[in-house]
Amino acid sequence: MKENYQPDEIEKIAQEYWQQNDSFKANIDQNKEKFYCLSMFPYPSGNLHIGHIRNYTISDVIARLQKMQGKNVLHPMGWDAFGLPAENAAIKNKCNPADWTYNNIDTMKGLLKKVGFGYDWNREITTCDPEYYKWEQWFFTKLYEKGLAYKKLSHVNWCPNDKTVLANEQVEDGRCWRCDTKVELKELSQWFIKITAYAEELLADLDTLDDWPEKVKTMQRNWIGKSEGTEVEFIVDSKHEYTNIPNSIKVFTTRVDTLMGVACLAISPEHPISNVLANKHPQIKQFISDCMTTGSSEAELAKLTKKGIATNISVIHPITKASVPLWIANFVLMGYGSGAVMTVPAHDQRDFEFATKYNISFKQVITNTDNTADINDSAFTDLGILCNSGDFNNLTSAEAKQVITSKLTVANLGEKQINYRLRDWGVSRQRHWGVPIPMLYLEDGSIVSVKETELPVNLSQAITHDDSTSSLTIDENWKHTSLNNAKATRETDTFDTFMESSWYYAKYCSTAKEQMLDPKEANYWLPVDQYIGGIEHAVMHLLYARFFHKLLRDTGLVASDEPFKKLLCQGMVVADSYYKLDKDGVKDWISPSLVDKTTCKIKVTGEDVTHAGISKMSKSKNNGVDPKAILEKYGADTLRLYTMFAAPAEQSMEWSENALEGSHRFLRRFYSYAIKNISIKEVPTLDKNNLSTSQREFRRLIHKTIEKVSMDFNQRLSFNTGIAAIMELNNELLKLNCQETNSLVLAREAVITIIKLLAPIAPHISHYLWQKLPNNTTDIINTPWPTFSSEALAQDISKYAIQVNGKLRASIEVSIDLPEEDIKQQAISNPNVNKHINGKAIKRIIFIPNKLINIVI
RNA sequence: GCCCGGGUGGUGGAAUAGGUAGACACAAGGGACUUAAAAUCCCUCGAUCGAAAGAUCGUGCCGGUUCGAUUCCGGCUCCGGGCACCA
Repeated sequence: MKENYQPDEIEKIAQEYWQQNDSFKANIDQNKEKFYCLSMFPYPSGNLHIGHIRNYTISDVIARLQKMQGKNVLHPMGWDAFGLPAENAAIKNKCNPADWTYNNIDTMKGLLKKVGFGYDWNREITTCDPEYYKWEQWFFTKLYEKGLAYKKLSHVNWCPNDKTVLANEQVEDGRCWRCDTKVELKELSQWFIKITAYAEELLADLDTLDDWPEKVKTMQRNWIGKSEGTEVEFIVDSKHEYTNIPNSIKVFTTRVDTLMGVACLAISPEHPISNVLANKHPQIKQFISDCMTTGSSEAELAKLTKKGIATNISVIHPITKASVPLWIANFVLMGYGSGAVMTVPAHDQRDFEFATKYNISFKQVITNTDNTADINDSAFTDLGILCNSGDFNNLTSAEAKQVITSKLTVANLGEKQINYRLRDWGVSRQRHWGVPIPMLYLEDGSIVSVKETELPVNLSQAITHDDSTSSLTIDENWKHTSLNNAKATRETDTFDTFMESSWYYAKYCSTAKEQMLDPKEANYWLPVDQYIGGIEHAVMHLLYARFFHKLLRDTGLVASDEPFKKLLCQGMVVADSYYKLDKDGVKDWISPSLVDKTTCKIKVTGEDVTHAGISKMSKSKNNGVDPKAILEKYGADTLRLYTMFAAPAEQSMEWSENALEGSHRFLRRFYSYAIKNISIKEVPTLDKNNLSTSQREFRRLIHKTIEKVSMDFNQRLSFNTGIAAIMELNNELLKLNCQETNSLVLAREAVITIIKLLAPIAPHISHYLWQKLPNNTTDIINTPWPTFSSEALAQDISKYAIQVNGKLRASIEVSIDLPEEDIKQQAISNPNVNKHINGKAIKRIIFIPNKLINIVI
């Protein structure tokens, strides 16, 4: 037995043991309760960073804990292997993205094993494997058959210089990240999946997710954005010079009570009418093309200066029959609603600013109860009472919404409508490194899906090493094929990588090769009992996966309605960042490990550096930490313990190597004590009836710790406080005087307890010490989690804080069975309390059992 | 711009249902051991006043509810995440 803690040796021993015994292999066992624990799989960038370590340590702790609690645990891992970085690396290094990706997977897998994560590697998934994406392609063809997949025109960011489509990430300040050219919008025909058909269910089922963070559910509700309102139809005044103008324009509004205050109608620059007008009027054409010189992200569009241009078309107000001018405005989005809005400047701030800028006249039609609402400086946006609204005057906004909607319905010029902010999911990407969309275009113009027997449509092996085009578009052999002897051309776009990550959790459950999922296997394991991942995925990934699960259900592949029962979103890992300015004034980022924090100087050279605050660990700020170096220096258990101890799982975590050393010290202290304790072979049983007060207290602490740690690890997922409790027990254990037999017995009980409590967090040290226990033939991962005895927790004194007018003045200890009145008397007669009562009359005494007494004077 | 979070000692954090603010740890300072260093062990550690007992203040800012607010409500401010083609 090693006297000193040597993590490298004991970690090797434990990891070899798990490997040899295939300890984490998951098999269906109908006699056991199952537990499916999953963390979001990584993109194989080649670097495992501390954020990954944090994510996977959380899931490993939960998985190991559940195993100790007797559950049949599934804890798999895989690789989200398609994506932009591989393409960028392939261009930069003139290599094949597949080679780059598989190399990275090798490196990262080796590291994950070194951290001791208990995965069932038999179920590993790599999304760029045709065996995986074949079924994604198959599923898409099913969606197409059901009418849930369709093509439509949609915008992309276009670099006119590189002649390439850019991802939002590749647009910096409206310019191409490679050549700095101004980005434009370009319209392309693309594939969409009808997520909007499931909007209502995706919204309603959020209420069934009791174990999801409320903030995530709120974000998803807002993203889906259900709003109830009215669709209003404005007839186009036929006195105009154009052909191909529709007879009417429909708008959706949640504030139909303000209909009498409509100042104008605004349509999107991409509205079909805008197109017709552009052909006749150069100014309008110019305006529309100006609107296209922008990126496509919503954040960018929202920050645009609001601008518009008047047209010579007018529409007819559905109630007053007055003429209403038609405008084209850049803030009206074609993708949302009908691409047209009614503007009511008096009661909408954006419309107010628009009307003010272009001198469009408007009137107030809503006021408040005391008629003080004023629209001189800004819009009055509250609900209220109608004014200047003819027959509708004096109705409340709520009444008016009903009355006006029915009036429009009768006139056949409107109806009640529910609208969603959620848009259909555009899945086409003009990229090489993705799943080919399994569709064929025939010469007669028809579109057909690739037959099941022809799947998978493998990626072309040709590589362009050129950013301007996807390899799929230039590989003529790949592109041209045939269907029933007719010439056919393949779809050259690939899927959004969110497609692969929307169903991988289900594929882990099913080992079947001949079908997408084996429902029997899938339904044994699903839904995922605990899902863990970053908060940045709160909306998109988690919404797409929920949507996909419902699609899988409706295809008969799974039985449940939701994929993830319980969700934990962990925070980011952040660190200090430092820089010095080079001679050109460019920031040279210095790794925090080279900097003396207190003096802000580089340790070796003594050069001054500037502290740039605390930010997310990143390459660009050079403040990342390589887990490999930490593993070598301190071992996996220290790294795991520290990442769980440093901050609550949901909050951002600050990296500090000093604090990490503290965690290492704790393991070392416990190890040395445990080794000495374990070397005592024969330990008698506890003589419960002859415990001294301090022995009773220590025994109580052991059981209190079990209670707290079980609660913290299991229910609260508050690992940092659970670890703090284990540390407290260890501190008391080290202070324990073991001269007496009972103390020695209790010390052994404490050692065994700490080994068990620590097993999910620091599994190697626990494995090793457990193996060294005298007369032991079991392993710790299959050992039951400890339970506490309520008899040991019983107390005979109780502590009270005594307040006078809410301020703490004393604290007292009383016998647990002392009556309330006697405790109050003792409180009042306490000298310091008495001093503060100072003879004044006592108005009230608040009594909280076993906690507090507040004397109000 | 819109949606969602967060702000507590020198630092990371604790306070689980409105009830003793600062558990646990880091850093710092003092001491023991040592030829010395490392390691280890012991003590101090929110601010101000005080010899002490104790007192006053203190959880981003302003206000409210309450016997009592880090916790609930209203308003602000700063920081972070997301915004549909980064994953």
